[in-house]
Amino acid sequence: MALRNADVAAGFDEVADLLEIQGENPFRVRAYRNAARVVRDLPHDVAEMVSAGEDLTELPGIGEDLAGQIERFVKTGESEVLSRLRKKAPAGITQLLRLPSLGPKRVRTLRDRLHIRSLDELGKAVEKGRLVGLPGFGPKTAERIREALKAQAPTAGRLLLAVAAQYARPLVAYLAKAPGASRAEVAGSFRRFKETVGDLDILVCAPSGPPVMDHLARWEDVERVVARGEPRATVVLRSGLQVDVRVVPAECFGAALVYFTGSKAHNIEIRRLAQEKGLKISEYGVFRERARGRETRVAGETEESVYAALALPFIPPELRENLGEVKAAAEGRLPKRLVSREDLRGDLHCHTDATDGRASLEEMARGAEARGLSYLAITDHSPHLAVTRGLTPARLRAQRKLIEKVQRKLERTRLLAGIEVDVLEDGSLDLPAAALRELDVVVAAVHTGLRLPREKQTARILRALDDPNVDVLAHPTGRLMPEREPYDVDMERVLTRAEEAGVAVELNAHPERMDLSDAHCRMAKELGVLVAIDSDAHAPTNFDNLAFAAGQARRGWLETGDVLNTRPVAELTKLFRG
DNA sequence: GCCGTTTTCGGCCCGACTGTTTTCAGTCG
Repeated sequence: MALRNADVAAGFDEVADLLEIQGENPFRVRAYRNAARVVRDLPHDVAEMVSAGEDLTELPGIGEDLAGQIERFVKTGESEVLSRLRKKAPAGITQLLRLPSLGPKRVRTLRDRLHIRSLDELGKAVEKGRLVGLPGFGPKTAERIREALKAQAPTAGRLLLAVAAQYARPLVAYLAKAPGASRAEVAGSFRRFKETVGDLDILVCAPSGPPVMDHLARWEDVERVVARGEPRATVVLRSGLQVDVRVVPAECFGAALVYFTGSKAHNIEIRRLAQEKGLKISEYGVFRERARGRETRVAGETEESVYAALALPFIPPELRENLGEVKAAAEGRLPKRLVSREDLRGDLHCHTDATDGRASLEEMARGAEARGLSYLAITDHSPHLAVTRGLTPARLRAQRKLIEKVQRKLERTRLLAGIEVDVLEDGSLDLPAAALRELDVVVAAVHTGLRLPREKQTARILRALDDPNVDVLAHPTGRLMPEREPYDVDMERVLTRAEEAGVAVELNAHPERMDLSDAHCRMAKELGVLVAIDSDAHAPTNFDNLAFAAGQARRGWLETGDVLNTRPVAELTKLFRG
């Protein structure tokens, strides 16, 4: 059983945790953390890269030593560094780091003074009041730990982007009206359109902090204030979502926006670049060192000015992951025009109440028209998905009549007749070819047999791609966040075959799916596969999710030309026929 | 542990807040 990228990443993260608790060189710790991140975000299987003999030292932050470690890790299933560290450290001690106020130093104190090795033992020690009086532990710290242990993370997970947006938008609108505020922006992973966000980072432009913080504390959703200073505060909303608010004056706003948008890895990279140029970047601006410790400010009012000070063009937030964007910017190789929601002319995947949708065909069509979509494919389920009352060929023909009838009532949106046809376990399709040939669009999807072994799952999907009637492969990895992992499939082979067969792959905008991932979008682009950004709407409001999917596509470096449904409908039907 | 048209050794991003201090360490982002 092959080791996955996530396994390797988790191993290196644990190495970093254990080294940190030991008090190792922090830069060595950082090297392992960086390696974990790089491997986790890799679009290819690192195990396959190893067996193909690829040079892992090409990866950023991976040198001779780590490349060798990765190689042995995936071949033997074991990291010798990790095994060695685990022998010295009790299992479970890294769990302690997840608690607030506990970092490596205090965890070490707990281990050395009280021989605490697990959350359980920590809990007992806290209840007996044994923490207070240890160096670095006072009553407040002990109490915070006690509360965190009691709460044990019912809401500690990350929120889906679309869910976080429901909390972020009203709050940011409210903060923009704080006394003295001229604008407010959500930064952080939310602004980078990450598929999930852990907390909200909100930046408010105002001359003075305290009036804004008073205003914040009065927001109806605020449950408690965790920390509060002049320019910075942290609150927890009733939903459990943590919100960090930072107030900055106008001349710093750009620098603060860069800093608060992150990612952390991107910030470290641009600060390193700044150092090379004799500059220093902080959330207050870009500074040039002068004699006798004095410094002059050279940029900061806008994000553009910060990047310009580094001789870089503006880097869109969605690209700021330190996955090559800084180098690409320096060399003028950034994507010219990343795709946006406004570029999407149509949608090729939605459902109606004929199967599991919650709205009629006419309501769906009007919903699409109201949102400016110039075409919409009606793609209900096929018979195999019995729970949805999937369409038989006869019902499919009847739906065709209904489409023609509704079409006559529409002014600006062209309806396409389609189907989301099930890919059966042997890779054949759930409807006869004759029925599929009559349709404008055939979207193929796996809904059952999710646990097939990798080889069978891959072969099954490849066979479906070879069917000449298939136009789009829907939600290609089948994941549902947070509970269902993607099925085990070789995406590189799937995407390669999709390119050969002229089939587009879907980026499904359902908030729990967001399937393709950003890394797979980038892989699709490299392999020359068109991506269809589809809503999979089951109700008219679901069309609004397209904006989040467009954000994910930008994270995958996709430009307008890389996306199938940026094309006008005439061009599209030509592509399908061909 | 990584990395290099100023370096193969000596650096490695930067600042705020809290709680613990009695001038600052640890944590966090």
